[in-house]
Amino acid sequence: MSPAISVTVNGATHTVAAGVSVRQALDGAGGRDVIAARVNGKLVDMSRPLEHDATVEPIAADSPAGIEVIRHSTAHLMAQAVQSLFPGTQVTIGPTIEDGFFYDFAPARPFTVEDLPRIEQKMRELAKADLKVERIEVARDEAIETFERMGEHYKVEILENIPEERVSIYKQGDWMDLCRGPHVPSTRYIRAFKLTSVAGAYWRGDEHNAMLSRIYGTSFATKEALEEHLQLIELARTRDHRKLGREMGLFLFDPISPGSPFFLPKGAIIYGALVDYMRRLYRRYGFDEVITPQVFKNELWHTSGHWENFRENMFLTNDREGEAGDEVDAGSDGWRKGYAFKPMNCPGHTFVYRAEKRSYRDLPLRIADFGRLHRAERSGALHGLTRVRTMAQDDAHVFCAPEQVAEEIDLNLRMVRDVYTALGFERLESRVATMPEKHLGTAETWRANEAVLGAALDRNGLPWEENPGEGAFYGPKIEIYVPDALKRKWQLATIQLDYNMPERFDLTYTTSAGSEARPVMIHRAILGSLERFIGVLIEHTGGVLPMWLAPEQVRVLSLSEKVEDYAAEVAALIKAEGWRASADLRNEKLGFKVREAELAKVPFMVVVGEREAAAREVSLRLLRGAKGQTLGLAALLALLKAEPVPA
RNA sequence: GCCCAUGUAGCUCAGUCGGUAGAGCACUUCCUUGGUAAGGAAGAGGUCACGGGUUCGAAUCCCGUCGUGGGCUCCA
Repeated sequence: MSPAISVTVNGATHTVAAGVSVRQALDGAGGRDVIAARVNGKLVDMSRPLEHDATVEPIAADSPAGIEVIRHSTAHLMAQAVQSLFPGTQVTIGPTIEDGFFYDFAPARPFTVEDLPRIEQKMRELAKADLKVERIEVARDEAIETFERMGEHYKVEILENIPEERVSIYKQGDWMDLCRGPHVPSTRYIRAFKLTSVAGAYWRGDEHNAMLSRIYGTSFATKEALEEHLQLIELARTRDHRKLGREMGLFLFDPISPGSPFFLPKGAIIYGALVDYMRRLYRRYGFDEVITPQVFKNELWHTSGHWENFRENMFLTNDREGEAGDEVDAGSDGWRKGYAFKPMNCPGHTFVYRAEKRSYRDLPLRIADFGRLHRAERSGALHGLTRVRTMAQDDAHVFCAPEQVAEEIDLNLRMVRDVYTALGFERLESRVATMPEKHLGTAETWRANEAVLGAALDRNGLPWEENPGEGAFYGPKIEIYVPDALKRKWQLATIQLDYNMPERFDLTYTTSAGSEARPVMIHRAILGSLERFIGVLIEHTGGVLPMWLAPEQVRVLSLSEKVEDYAAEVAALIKAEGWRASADLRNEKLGFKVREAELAKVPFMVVVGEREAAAREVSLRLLRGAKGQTLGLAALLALLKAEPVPA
């Protein structure tokens, strides 16, 4: 006779015998689609026996926690299918991720997309077989022996790094995997899944390790939810900035300079409008813009630490094969060698600082620069405008006294707020990136500075997480992230604290007491890189940009050749008021011209026919909005003028 | 850089078993003067990414290079 324990389910407490399973304890509470439970706050399987008093919460298949469990179980199901179809394949890890799961395998040959339908088919069979999913607890040593015998060397390596003495193994049919769980009670609960892609991935994410074969997939509680998700992805594809950029004639890429956008006239307008906007903010916030060189002698990069820490990302000038380009002598062309394109503006800005003997009265000194940067990004990293080899940031460096740091960070966080609110980004995520492996300075200084950045985010009411080891080599960073159409998150704004660069360039200022002191450098960008920002902005807006950023703000559409003169006159009038306007006088039907203007995402379409010409009026059509409103020319100009522009 | 996929007209894509290229849109010209997302006709446009190889013959098969896409890694 087992001792009795009390179990609380949905607020009601019952007494049951110790050792009853979670399923029995729940006794049907929460409906038929319960796949796991939370016992005293911990997720467990339905079959787990209860030994002590507990509060048991049912987890429904379609709850967030339930979907996680299903995805994890789907990853297992996939691994089972893969190992049955491709004997000799080793399993490694298979976690859930946002929107799905993946599993990394060590197969005899890498998987290709052609393998996916077969694997999916096998998975459906296994799901239909309704295999019971069993949890078995074993001693770690025993588990190591078992997986060793099975030839699962990666699992053995994982086990060897697990501190616990006892581990859990999940079994379904004749297949098993080391796993913390929990899982669905049986494979039949896995009913709406799809394998989406294959990819290479390094074991433990380290490129020195073996390349594994990763299969991505997703899984939902119901077929409807899966369908909805797949449709959302399709929709997101239509907002891809690379597609829209081509359709809207904003920019192009050419193999002649990989990863380097050509901004076409329309794209350059967006670019310029953003720069103009930042310049207005600079005047308000007390930044001074400078223009600095593009290439510098390597000496600069040695002093700054870039040579040691960033050289692999730099374009070096060197016309001789196989040389590092570090020597500034050698031959008649020697003067040309030993330079590098700047990947950052900061070292150059120390020379602006040093232009004068500085005193505390000069601080904070805020130096802004839209200079073009070049970074030798690895070929596989390139991605449209969001990952490029040449870019300009709305970059600035604040040189300040140590006691001014908090105030200056606050000022820049306020700018971040201003800009992102003005541009309609409401959901920002913040992180503090901490000391990387390659770094300058001591760990103590790093920790102190990381704390300063965290405190600043707290002060400004921005929730944040730590991003371990991701700081710049010279100091920790505040990173602001914004998601793109496919929910990939891109780092845009950044605020970085740097005590190293001033040291290395021996920057000083005279204090009020007359002594010499070392200034602190704050590196920061609000938009980040203009290129990436424009990419994310296009996806965020689906190409429908606010009036002040629209490359073409107004297009006058003539109905027929009879009103050509009037249409041209209206367009000229609008242009004279300073708007970016054009007239479509082509010999085409109105419907055709409207369609083209819609595709070009022109916010204001001004239609003129014989009726309008006679009355000296226009018929207005707004992008994706109202149409057919007739108004006089003065009223039209007033309406345009009322369009919002950020301060 | 690594894994997988991929590269045919400006764009989106067909092209069977290897027999030296096709469509739609865009472009040019003509007809049409049309009222809010595609009017009609004709024409022009391609060293099938590049370099090798196999073959009587390669857009097609093989190898390499470059680019692109999805990931890994890296980062604004």
